[in-house]
Amino acid sequence: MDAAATTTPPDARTRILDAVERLVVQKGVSGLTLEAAAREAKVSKGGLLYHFGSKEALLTGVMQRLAEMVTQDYEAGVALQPDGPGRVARAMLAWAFGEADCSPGEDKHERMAAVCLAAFHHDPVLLDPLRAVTERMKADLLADGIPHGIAMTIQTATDGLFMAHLFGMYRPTEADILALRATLVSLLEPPS
Amino acid sequence: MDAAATTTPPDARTRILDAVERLVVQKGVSGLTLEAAAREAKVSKGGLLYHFGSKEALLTGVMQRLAEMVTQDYEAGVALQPDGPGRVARAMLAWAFGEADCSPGEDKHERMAAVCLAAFHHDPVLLDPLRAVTERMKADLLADGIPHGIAMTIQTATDGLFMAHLFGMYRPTEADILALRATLVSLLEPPS
DNA sequence: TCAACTATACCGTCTGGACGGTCCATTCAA
DNA sequence: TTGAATGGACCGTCCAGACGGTATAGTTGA
Repeated sequence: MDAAATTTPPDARTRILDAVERLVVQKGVSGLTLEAAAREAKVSKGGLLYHFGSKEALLTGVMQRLAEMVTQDYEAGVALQPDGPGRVARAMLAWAFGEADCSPGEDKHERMAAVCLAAFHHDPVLLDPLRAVTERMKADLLADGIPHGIAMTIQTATDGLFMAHLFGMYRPTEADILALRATLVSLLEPPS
Repeated sequence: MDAAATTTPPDARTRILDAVERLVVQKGVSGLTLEAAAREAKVSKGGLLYHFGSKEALLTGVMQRLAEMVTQDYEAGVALQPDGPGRVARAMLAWAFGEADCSPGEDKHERMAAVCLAAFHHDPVLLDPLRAVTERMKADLLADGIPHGIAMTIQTATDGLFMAHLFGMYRPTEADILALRATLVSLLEPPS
C-alpha cells in the first residue's frame, strides 16, 4: 500500500485541489482561472469541469478540504497537550508558533492564507466551513479553564500573527516572535 | 469659506475616491469596475480615466489617501495620551477599541478593510503605503518603554481583532471584547 | 476688443482580450 | 457496450483601456 500511496498519482480530484492551492499561492487570487487550474493539474478544462461543475464548486471543494485539515491538526494538537486548564490554549500557541511536534510548516500557513483570500473574494459564504471550525475552537478556548480575557488575548494575538503573515504588513523578526510567545505563555502560567 | 466648504460639491477626484470606497464596501472587491465607479461618482467613464489613467492608478490613489488618514488618526491618538511609557500602546488600544475621544467609527474600519482587500487583490504592492505606516507604528510601539513581548501582544491582538471583523470568522461578543481589553490594559499597568 | 488658439476637464463609444461555462467528440475500463 | 472520465473547440459576457469628440476658460496677438 506504500506503493499505492506513493507511486500512483493522486486521483484527479486531489490533483485539481492541489493545483488550485499552488496556483493561488504563486499567482495570487486573480491568477486562479479554470484554464490555469486545469493546466496546473494536468487535466483539460473539460476534465476539470467534470469534477467541479463550476468555479464556485471548485472553491467549495478546496475550502472543505482545508476545514477538514484544520480540524484534524487542531484535534491532534490538543491531544498532544497534557490535560488540565489551558490545554486548548497551549495547543493553539504550539500551532501558531509552529512547534516541532505539531507544526504545520510554513507553507501550510501560506496555502491557508491564499486559499481563504481566493474563496473570500469569490463569495464570503465560502468561508463558512472554516468559520464553523474557528468558532468551535473559540468556544473550546473559552471553556478551557483560563480567564476570559486571557483566552481572548491568545485567540486574537495568534490571529493577528497570522494576518501579519497574510498581508505582509510588517515582518515580525525572530526576536519579536520569541518575545510574543514568551509573554503569551506566561499569561497561562503565573500562579499569580 | 464655510459655504465654499459645504455647499460646493467636492472636486471630481475626491468624489471618485469616495465612490470607490463605497462601492467596494457595498458590492465587494469584484463589484469594483471602472464603469461602476464612474457611475457611483457621477462621472463618465472617460472622465474617471482622465483623473486616474488606469485601474491601478485608481487603487493607488485610494490607498495613498487611506495611508494618510491612518497616519493622521495615529498621530492624533498618540497626542491624546499622557506622556510616559506605554503611550503608543495606549493609543493603539484606544483606537482598536473605538474609544470615544479618538474612535474612527465602525465604518472607517469597514472601509479600510474593504479597500485593503481590493488593493491586495489587484496587486499586493499597492499595500506598500499602508505597510510603511504600519511598520512605523510597530517601531514606535517597540520603543515605547514597555517590554518587548507585551508590545508584540498588543500589536498582534489588535490586528487579530481587526481580522476577525474583516473576515467575520467569529463574532466576538461585547463581553469578549471587554475582557480582552481589560487584559491588554492590565498588561500595561501592573507595577509588578 | 475680438478672433484665433490652447489647455483643461469631461463625455461616450468601441474593441480586444480574458474568462466562465456549454457542448460534443473521444478514450478506456469493466 | 455502456458509462465514467477526459479532451478541447466554441460562445456569450464582461471589463479595462483606447480613442475621438465636446465644452468652457484662459491666453495671445493684431
